[in-house]
Amino acid sequence: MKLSRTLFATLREVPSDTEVASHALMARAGFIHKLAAGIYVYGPMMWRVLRRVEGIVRDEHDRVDCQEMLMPAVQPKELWAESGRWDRYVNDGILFHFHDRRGSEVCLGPTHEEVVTDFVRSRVQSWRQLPVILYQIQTKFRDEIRPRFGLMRGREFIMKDAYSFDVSEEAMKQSYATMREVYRAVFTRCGLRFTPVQADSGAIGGCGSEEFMVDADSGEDAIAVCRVSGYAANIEKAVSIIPPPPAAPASVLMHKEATPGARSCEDLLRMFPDLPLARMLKTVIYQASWGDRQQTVAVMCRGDRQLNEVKILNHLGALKLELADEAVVRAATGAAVGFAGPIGLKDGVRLLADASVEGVQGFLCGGNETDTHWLDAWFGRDLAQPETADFGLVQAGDATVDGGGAIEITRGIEVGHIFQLGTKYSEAMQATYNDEQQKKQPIWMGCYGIGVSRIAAAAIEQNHDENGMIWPLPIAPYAVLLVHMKPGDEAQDALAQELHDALEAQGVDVLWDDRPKVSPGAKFKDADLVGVPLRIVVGRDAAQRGVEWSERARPGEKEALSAEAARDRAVELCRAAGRRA
RNA sequence: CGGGGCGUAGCUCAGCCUGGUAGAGCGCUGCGUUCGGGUCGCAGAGGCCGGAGGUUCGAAUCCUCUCGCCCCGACCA
Repeated sequence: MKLSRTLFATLREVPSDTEVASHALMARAGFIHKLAAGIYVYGPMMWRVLRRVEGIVRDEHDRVDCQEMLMPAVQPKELWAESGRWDRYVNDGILFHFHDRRGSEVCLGPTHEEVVTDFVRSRVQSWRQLPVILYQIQTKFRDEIRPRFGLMRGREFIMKDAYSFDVSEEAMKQSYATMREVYRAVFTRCGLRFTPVQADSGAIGGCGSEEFMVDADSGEDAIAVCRVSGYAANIEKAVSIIPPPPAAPASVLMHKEATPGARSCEDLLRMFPDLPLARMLKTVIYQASWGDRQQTVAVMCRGDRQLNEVKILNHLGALKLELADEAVVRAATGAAVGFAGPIGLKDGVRLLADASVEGVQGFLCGGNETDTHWLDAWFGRDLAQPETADFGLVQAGDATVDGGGAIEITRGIEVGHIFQLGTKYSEAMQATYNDEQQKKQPIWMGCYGIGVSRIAAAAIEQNHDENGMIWPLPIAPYAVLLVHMKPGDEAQDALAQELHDALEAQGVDVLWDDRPKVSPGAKFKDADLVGVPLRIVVGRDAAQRGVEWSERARPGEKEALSAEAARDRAVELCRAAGRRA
């Protein structure tokens, strides 16, 4: 493709609404165009990348006999009522939904468990038809609370979603294991460095799930990893062995202390410098909701630890958990925010405790009275230990539960998530099969998602420098950038044309910078920005059939080659990378 | 949803406080020049200053409302 025939325009300056490298570079290079918050036009270059990613995804799925299909984006509410998810998604506010002309409510699909389950139940009757794995690559719609970072978290994005259907739990696990390998292969082929982690299942539900995290400091997710044991989990899910509680002090009667203005552990530490943080028990007030029902929940936690709201949410089986606002805190404690404690909470407030409080005695806690805390409180003496479970957030340095090693917290971009759904959807929606005994059984399901457009963004996050993107060859928009230094020069024109044709003939896609009257510096700057991995410069040695070879990933390493040698090298590298025309 | 910030040329921004009818750089067009890391010169095109209302002789500038975009998400701990 001749560059002069594309709508190629680059920006020298970083657009003001970009925050992360991938967004800034895609915008500067003209790959994307924003229409609205979290909604983008994928320009021709971007689309080539996305198609490459899709190609790899298809290839790896088809290899294990998954079957591609396409489901509608518009979905009727009735289907979602069957699974019981309509309320949750509407509640979370992420569902795009509206009424059609007849007044029926519909939504734009944020995911397709319901539709695929409906499809499968309409044709599966016998155990003989299973297992089967279906997938599609399609635009998904989620009215994210806060779209950001360009393609990283959009409201409309391209996703590959796959669904497996099996006769038993064991068979489901088999499919799940197969898909895990498919995912590893996909991300590896896309040139990404990633970490599979244990994960929370969230709104999708089911029993087990793992996420595939692309290692990047700009990632939105925190993950707990251990280099020694190999443990890796999303921080929402991670568990650890925390430092033990401090020894109990001499038993003293519990007493109230005035603590004016001391709303945080830090404030209290200043007032009681001898009291270790681990003997201050904080009590956080939350408002939990189950859709129609609401309850105020107080959760205790050791002063040197933090709470994990996902664990609390899961324990409660609630739809939503929010920190209580000031009015709710006052209603629950009778005090200003900052003085909540376990003793004397108003009726109807459910009290929970994180496992970190276990064994802590002689502690400080809020007095449920403004500017007041209790000191030297003892469980068993002054109050009963409340319902206790693991609600804690793991911290760097914690020991892993699987033995050896300490936990480290790193960041990642979630590009894939795989779930064992079990029979959650099949039971709710009566997706069954007849077994050998003619008995109806629920189908065991799994679901598997890959953020196709997010892969592209993640690839840039991982592969860029101060001058631009550095595409991994398998997903690059073009394999070769042919930099034609001086169009109009007879020798250069002839050689560039010849090289372009020869490469294309061998199945190597070439972007040919044939722009006349663009200075060499500008051509090189644009070349770096766009990040096409292989570069062949046709310039002053064209008459001798000499070109300059370089690779975007190795700036500064330039090599003088014959046109034939450069062509052969490009062909060979593309073959090695599994890149086909 | 709550809090904060910003909407002026395709992009990055100045002008706004102290109203007098719009500027720069980049980009774009033309001519010339240059030709291996954003050449240089000359000449141009391009904006109802997000929208609506109000105040005023006069509004990009002041006031109200509205829409859009960006950032943060309660430190309670």
